[in-house]
Amino acid sequence: MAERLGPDDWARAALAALAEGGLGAVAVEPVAVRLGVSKGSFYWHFANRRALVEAALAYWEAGTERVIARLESLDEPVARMRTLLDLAFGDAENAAISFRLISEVDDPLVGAVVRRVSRRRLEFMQEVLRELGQPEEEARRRVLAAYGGYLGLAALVRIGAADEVPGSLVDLAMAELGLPPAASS
Amino acid sequence: MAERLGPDDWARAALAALAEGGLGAVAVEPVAVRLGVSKGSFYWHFANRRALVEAALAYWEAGTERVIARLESLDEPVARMRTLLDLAFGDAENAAISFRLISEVDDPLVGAVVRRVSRRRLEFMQEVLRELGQPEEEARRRVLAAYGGYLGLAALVRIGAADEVPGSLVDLAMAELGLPPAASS
DNA sequence: CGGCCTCCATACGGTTGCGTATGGAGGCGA
DNA sequence: TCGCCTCCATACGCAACCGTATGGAGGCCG
Repeated sequence: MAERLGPDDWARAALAALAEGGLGAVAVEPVAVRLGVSKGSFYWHFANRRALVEAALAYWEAGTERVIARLESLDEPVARMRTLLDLAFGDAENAAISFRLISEVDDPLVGAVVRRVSRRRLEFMQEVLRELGQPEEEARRRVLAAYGGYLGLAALVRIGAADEVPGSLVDLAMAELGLPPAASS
Repeated sequence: MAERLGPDDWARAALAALAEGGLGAVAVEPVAVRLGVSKGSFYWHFANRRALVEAALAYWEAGTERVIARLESLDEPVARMRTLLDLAFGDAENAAISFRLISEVDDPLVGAVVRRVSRRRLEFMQEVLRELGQPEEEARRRVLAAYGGYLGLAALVRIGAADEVPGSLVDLAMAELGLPPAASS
């Protein structure tokens, strides 16, 4: 829309390319074509391809932080967790990006960000369970199972094994976390 | 070891490259270097890169079939499932390959094989639960949760969130499937 | 020993993507 | 209007990889 492009436009386009074609698709010339400009524009805003990948990863990480900040405004721990699960299971594109990035965790840039974001998410969930009185060890185990289940389910949806995400899966995840399945309101 | 190479050598090397660097790393020249030969050798055994990818996928699919055949020699359904889980959670490289392939399921060749293998694995697990008297619907749901959990756990191990796979996770998976946690004999 | 067949090396052209150089269009203040 | 600054286009060299062409080393068989 804007005639002039900013770094964020490139970051968003890079994330879209990442979701579609993996990290290898985050290439300068294809992304430039996607934005309707040429490489000359890119190398004005960025030093090289690596900088573009960094910007895309930073943009993605910031999105995660935004979600967490939004959740922390909720007083009720159970509501925090349920809203988190609703957001997580509802956003298919973000799940696809997570999946792509995890599969490419060997890349040092990607690995650092993925580890940071995953740790952040796991800590947030564990803190909710801790607030609700679950012992440390059990909370850790349940959070790992839940987050792993989320990632695995994203995989199943991707390959078409699970046709769609039934709403009951959020309840199932809540149960696995030892929380009441229905919102307490 | 063998001075002369066969297509299977190329397929194995391609799978190794796939596990390490993704589908993009399954390139003719790098794999040739990995085998200590040149492209001239490759294009004697294969028509093009696509044929190499097909051979690698076929080799991987055959490995899956071999495991299933080995499991079906076990009479006890519970033992079949437990052995399957032991094999699944124990083989990290195969999990890595599964992960890579799932993330690249958009590729038509990869997609077809991944869907076939996943369906095969899910059907096998579901059949075990059916044999044990679980209703169709519940078996389906539990199998999806278990297979998804397996894939997700592989992801967590990959990013280093779960330092290692505790043996108790097999018991946990068994419990989620509605089966006794300990081996029967 | 001479000819053939198998397996592989070397050399080449074509394509794609990275990064650089250079210049041009448009806004904006002096 | 003149000059500058921002943003972008075009053109180039470079590297990696695909696929082809050609030839060479070694075994086998007459």
